[in-house]
Amino acid sequence: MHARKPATILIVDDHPLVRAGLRQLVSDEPDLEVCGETANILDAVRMVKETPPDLAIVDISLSDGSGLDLIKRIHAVAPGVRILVASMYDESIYAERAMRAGAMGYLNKQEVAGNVTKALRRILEGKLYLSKKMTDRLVLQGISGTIKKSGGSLISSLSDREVQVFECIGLGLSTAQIATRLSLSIKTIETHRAHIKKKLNLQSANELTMRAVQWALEHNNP
Amino acid sequence: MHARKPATILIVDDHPLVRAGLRQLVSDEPDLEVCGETANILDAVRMVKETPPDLAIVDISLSDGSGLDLIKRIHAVAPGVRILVASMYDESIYAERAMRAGAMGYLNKQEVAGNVTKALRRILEGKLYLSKKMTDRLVLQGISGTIKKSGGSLISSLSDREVQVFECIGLGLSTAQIATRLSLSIKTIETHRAHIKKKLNLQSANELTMRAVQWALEHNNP
DNA sequence: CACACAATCAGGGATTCCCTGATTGCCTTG
DNA sequence: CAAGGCAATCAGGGAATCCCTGATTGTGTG
Repeated sequence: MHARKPATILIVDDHPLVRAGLRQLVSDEPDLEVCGETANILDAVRMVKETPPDLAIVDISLSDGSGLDLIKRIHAVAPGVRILVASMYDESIYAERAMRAGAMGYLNKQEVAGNVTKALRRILEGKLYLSKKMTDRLVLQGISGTIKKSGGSLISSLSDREVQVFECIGLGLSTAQIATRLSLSIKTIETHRAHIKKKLNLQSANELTMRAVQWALEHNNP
Repeated sequence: MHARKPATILIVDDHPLVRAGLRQLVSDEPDLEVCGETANILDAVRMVKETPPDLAIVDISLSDGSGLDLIKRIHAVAPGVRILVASMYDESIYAERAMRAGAMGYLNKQEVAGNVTKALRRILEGKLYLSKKMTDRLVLQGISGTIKKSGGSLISSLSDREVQVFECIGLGLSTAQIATRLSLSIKTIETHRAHIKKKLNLQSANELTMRAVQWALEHNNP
């Protein structure tokens, strides 16, 4: 129809091999073009400021700091730049925070073969890109509809007692130990655990422990 | 034209993007040739058996945690195949185990730009490839002869299998899930858990899970 | 005043934890 | 080479837990 210019894409990833792979995948598409790449968060912000790309692919686990910071800063200096987060880690850990920070998609590097271009095109069209599992998890909590409005996390949906139990789990305490510490029945703690699992969309006791430990580490690191 | 055929290289990595990057870097060199690539450990063993490459690049952190296992199996079915380990983790964790399992080099994906071909050529010449830091450390410990018990952290006192189980615990997997993933009996996983607890001086299953999650987080956020 | 929800607790089957074993095979040491 | 250590595999069995379906009592809220 018309000679459209290709969409410009900036790659931010501290793995040279991953950058090379992304570059090749993108440059294979005639309607997509890599306009720059870097492993450095400062360079990334500078490049976005000088010549804003249509989209930025950001590794959430940059070595020199938090990828989340970069997402927020890109979103601040150039709100028009759409952001796709790439991570080699399980999305359940970072996806929610990435979306809150302003990303429009989360891509797991493990399951990426043909999905990169798919994700890029969806986001360039203004849609979100998430795995089905993650979509279910986030949409159930109304994240996608109220990203701006709700500043809290899933944790904030827990009741006071549930947060208290959650913290104890994060400290490595057993159900019986928590019951003793809070002067409650083991059965009560079990019920609280079940409610927490439900609210956080967790599947098993191990997943609950994992999340609690992660959360505890984040909140005890000044 | 050329009197020599290019050296054949097999790529085993579960990150499609990393595979693409490696493939491009290798195919840029006229004396190197990618003869196959896979993310699957079973495929990898089969491919090595059918048409042994000159060298195999193996990701030590395959999704099911079987990177070390793969090295051992390649070394068993085709001792002539030289192995270069690629990892996104700090080499101090895995390098020693990898070398003992039969690898001839250890490459950190973070600092990889021009080093890939350098490492490949060194190994194809029959030499070892390690970073200077790692070379010093391994030589000091006497890797060539008999490796004594390393006086490092408690983690390093774990056996290969125990580290594998420890990683799975850190991912939030249940005992049964780990047994399935590693194709072992639940009872075996329970024994490994008990040994890990003993070696790390842990008191309960919760403490074990907590430590494993912490360790996993530390080593997944380099 | 209903109605939702937090907070407390129970019963019971499935699962895991944790102890004491065992076997096989490899490596080192005397 | 024989003996011992250790890694890796698995079992039995009782205690503890997980996880499901319930229940009761308050406390707000429309």
